[in-house]
Amino acid sequence: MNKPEARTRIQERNRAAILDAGLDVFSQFGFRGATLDQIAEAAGLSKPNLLYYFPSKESVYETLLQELLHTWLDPLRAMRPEGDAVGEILGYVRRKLEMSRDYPRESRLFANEILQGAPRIMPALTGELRDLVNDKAAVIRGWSAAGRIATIDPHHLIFSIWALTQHYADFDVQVQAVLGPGDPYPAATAYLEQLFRRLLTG
Amino acid sequence: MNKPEARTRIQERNRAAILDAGLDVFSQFGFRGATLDQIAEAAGLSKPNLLYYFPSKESVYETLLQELLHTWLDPLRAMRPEGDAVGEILGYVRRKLEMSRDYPRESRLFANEILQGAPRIMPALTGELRDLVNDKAAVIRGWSAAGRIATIDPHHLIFSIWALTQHYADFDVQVQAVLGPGDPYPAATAYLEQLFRRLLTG
DNA sequence: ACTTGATTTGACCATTCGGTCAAAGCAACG
DNA sequence: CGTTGCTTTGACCGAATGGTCAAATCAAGT
Repeated sequence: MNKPEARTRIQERNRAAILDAGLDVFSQFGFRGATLDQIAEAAGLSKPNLLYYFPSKESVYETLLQELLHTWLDPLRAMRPEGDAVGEILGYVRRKLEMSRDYPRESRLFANEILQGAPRIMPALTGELRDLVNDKAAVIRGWSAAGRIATIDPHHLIFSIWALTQHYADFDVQVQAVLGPGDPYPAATAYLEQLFRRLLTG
Repeated sequence: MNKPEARTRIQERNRAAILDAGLDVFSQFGFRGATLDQIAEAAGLSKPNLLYYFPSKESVYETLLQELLHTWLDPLRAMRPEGDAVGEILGYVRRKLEMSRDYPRESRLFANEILQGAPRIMPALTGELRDLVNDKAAVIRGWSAAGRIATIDPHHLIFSIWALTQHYADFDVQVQAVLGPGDPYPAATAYLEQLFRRLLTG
């Protein structure tokens, strides 16, 4: 009947095309710098047709942000207190780096939103994100106290994991400009494992 | 006489106000997302008056980018092969982190330009930047070979310094959302020194 | 073939965009 | 005072922007 429920194949396809095109454009130019015409063309639709599936530019953007947050925190959530401490943290680093490699547009979309002051995602940052980080920080602090890893600031450890892994997605063109063409991820993976292993077992 | 040479006090003041306002706006919204009216209002001028001092939106942006690159690479340039290896690298980390703290808008402007694919700064990336990084990478490799620091990938070491230090400027609102209000830099400074010291003396 | 509802589009609208221009304001100096 | 040149602005322009709407097209079932 209506769009939210009971989607036809054509709705499924067009909504997906719009979100994919929106991800392309928003992640590059941010919300304000992106235009509906640009997104519509990238999706292979006319602008009014795009607005048949989404009521506004804002709604496309917010749908993307919402889908993003859902999957963005999964790797952190997967860190289990019962596991091997160093292995759990290194696993998180590896999964996060794989996300940078496989979903760089999502990473850039998030970076753009944060650079603009997080106007539409701030509630999630001070809510869901903050709670999860504090939860995992406590886990890490427990590992430190138990002597399973070195004593370190758990919040800044998490920040450093974000910074290092997302850098390869967000600053990709800079990395490529310096290193030349080629896949930087094998070397990055090895480097980050070395870095965190030394940090945690210092 | 004309603008480039022999500036009056009023020209000096207004050009500075425009560049400062442009830094505010461009660093938040990127080139496409920023508007001249926004910049003019932030600078306390009318739009035509702004365009009396700069011929176009593009010229304001490019002036900012040019000034940025000039100072952005100085801390890396200051790394001297003759000095103490660990001390030189830690000094670079500290200077870079201080730049994030004292000039966060410049960091965000750069991040925005890179996210957009570096359309206006690419030549500098594959030229000046690439050369300097390769030069310093050779220095670091020499330190490793001489046994003065651990064996690490010098390029990714430099990337990791950029990622970790700029994160505190670019993702400031996220850091504050997680940590709550307060200055994160004292703890960040201590954490990064610990991290790199362990990495380099591993 | 006919009907019904989903889909698509061309034309259009108000607003905002970057930028121009002629005229007005203003400071300094003779 | 009057002149000269720097500075500021209101009015304006064409293009692009987000969004609307009625009409046309299409797909599917009968």
